Amino acid sequence: MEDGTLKSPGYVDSTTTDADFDVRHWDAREGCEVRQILDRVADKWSLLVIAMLDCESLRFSQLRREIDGVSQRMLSVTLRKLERDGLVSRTVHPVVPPRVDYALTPLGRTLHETIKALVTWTETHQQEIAEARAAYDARHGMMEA
Amino acid sequence: MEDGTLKSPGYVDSTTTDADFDVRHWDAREGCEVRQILDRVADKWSLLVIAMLDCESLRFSQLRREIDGVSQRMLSVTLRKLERDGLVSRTVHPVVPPRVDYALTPLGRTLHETIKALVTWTETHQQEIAEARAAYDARHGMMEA
DNA sequence: CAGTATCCGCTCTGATACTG
DNA sequence: CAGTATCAGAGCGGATACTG
Repeated sequence: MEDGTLKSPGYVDSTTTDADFDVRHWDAREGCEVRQILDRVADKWSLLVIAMLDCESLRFSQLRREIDGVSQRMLSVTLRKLERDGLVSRTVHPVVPPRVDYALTPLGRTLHETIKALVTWTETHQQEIAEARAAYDARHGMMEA
Repeated sequence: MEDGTLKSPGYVDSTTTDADFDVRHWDAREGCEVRQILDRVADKWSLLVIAMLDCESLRFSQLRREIDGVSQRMLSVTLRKLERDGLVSRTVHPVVPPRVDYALTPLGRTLHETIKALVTWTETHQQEIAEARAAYDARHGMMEA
């Protein structure tokens, strides 16, 4: 079930330019890691976890309580993926009642900045989107039914 | 099958502050439109379509050819969602061989800027992530199997 | 050309149960 | 407390066929 990420470890393509931003460099091609990482990073729970971990490190149950919409399984799975990607660190405290702390790594912290921008965009434009949807539904929804 | 977006058209919450960026304002709560919009916007095909439409307006078949990994169905579905959200405009030319052009709306154009940032982050850090994964797999993968 | 409708498999996800 | 294992249901996404 490995997604084959180890198949091309150091693949960079050399065409990575942030100036012209050619779309074709990150399309759906199989070898494109960017798309795959994007999926990981844009994941529903990943976004929430990274956001929660912004300022403080949290325990498993704290995260679960805070996010609350998440199931134990999904939180666990998400956390492991994030840990594997080097975005979140996992610290086990060898105490009687097991205690595990999760925190953002420096890399994870840089991602948070970017995610913030996306969320801010959404917050800023949610009103416009809601209106667009209402308008669309008014135009199309009525002729049928 | 409606996701009930019309239930709270003008909901803004008044706590929307981009300064402190309180995570709890966009968590998984049902009433939170931000999460839902985020899912739409972070969608695999949406990202590609918006990227393709950056500089020019394209026809359905052109989009399909360019993205190419996409099926006709998914492109159609994605386009309709994007149109409903007011991110993409659809122009039908009443000619003998039907011709439809898709383009980014002004709103869609602002989103592209943000998406670009996310993609740039991914491109910039894909190497680090690949290394983190390799390290993780080396640590965990070996003890079993 | 530009879609829509249908079938269907596969993944994602939640609920439940069990372990260290 | 902090997970993992298993199972079943929902939904996504693809292939195919049909329409305006």
